[in-house]
Amino acid sequence: MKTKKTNGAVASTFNAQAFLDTAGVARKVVDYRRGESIYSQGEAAETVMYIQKGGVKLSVVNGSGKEAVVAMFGPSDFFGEGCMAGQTVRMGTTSAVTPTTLLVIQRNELLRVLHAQHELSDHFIAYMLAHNIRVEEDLIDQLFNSSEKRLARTLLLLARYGKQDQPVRTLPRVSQETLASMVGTTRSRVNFFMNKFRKLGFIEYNGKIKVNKSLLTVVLHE
Amino acid sequence: MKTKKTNGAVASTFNAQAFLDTAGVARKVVDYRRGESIYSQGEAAETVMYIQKGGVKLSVVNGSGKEAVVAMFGPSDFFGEGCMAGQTVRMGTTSAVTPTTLLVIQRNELLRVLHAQHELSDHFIAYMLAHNIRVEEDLIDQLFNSSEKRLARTLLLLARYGKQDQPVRTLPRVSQETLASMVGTTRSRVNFFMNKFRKLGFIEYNGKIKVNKSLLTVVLHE
DNA sequence: AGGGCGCTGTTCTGTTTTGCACAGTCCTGG
DNA sequence: CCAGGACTGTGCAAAACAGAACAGCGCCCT
Repeated sequence: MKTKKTNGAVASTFNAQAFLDTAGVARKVVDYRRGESIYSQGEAAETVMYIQKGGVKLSVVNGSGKEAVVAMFGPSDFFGEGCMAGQTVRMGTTSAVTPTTLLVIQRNELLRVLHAQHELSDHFIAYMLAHNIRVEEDLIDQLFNSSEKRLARTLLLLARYGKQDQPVRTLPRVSQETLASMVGTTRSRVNFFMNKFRKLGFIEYNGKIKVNKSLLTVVLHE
Repeated sequence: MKTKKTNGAVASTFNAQAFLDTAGVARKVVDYRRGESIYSQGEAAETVMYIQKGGVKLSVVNGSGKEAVVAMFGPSDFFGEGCMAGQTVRMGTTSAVTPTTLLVIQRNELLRVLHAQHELSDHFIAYMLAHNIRVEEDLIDQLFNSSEKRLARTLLLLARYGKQDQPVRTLPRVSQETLASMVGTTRSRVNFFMNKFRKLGFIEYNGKIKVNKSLLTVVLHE
């Protein structure tokens, strides 16, 4: 992990970052390699992270050692914000899924700036609300749908991480094991449905995954 | 539904309300009877609700008519805040589970006040973060646990709505059907486990439900 | 080249869950 | 008082699922 104190080294493309710059917030820019851990379940929680570029996965491990991927984050997402609501330790583990650059902001700093900077405050609130909605959708998905539909939905969501607005998108490399822990099922189930989707032409799949959005969407509606 | 324009008619016990009062926010106080609908899935979304007293359940209905209870809210909770994040229609249906008094705040009003009133802003952010955490826990619960454990957890959470800090708490009246849609399973499943819990002495149950917290907690840890 | 390693494809077994059906109970309103 | 409605207790067949096992395959490493 490479770390550098920053004071303007970063050319801003995202709003939040511009605000953080102008407000003179004490913060660090940190780079992570693919697969590198950012923080771990149980560690002290004192910072909030903002993604400049890359991708991050948030996972939780239960008593029996099973892992669940609770969320994936991309550029201009915040994460680790639980410490702003009184959580003193990390509730999950985060790691980079691609090379990733983060802004690391001290909890207290962020609290201070949220008062001083209405625009950042708005941005932050808007982000939290949107994230909320997203998690609620995930919950509803779990409550309603079978693992087949949940896998289809997960693939479609992952496709957003891909490149352009083409009907067929290529996904970042994900193992069936990881997919299983995102969907909340077992690998054999994921394998079964992946092959089914392939046979039906909903995805191409030889290692890299390509998704035909319009076809796969059909699965969601029975 | 009884509605009255208010300007100080309400003696404040909750922080947020005091702030809303002092800030002179345009808002209404509205009372609902048990079971009464507050808003419905698909309606225009322009207001945020703040609960003075009572209890509210948020549910979603999918294409096939199945219902899922996504959240329950109590005094000093906000809900309907999706409209602050650009949602123009309600994503679910809310209704009162007990006689309930709400503060109804226009989206634009709240936006304005969040700038003017740091304390309300803090309160709102803190609430959203806490709610976020709660929904994330629900999601994790779904990803990890069997319906038996989820039912146990749901009963324990409902017990918070009850009276004191006694080890045995009485729950507000809930049908097995409702429990099923909170847990994300079928009524026959709920019935099965309720009887099992009763046989094991984890709950008393003749119509009203009483929960023995310490015993039921055991279920969560295998 | 050969061995380990991580991943996939596939199969099997036992369990969990659904979906449905029907009878019994309790309450409520006419 | 009775009928209807809402809820519970129960049983059962079919579907979905977990969990483990094992073979094959590509890749990297030394």
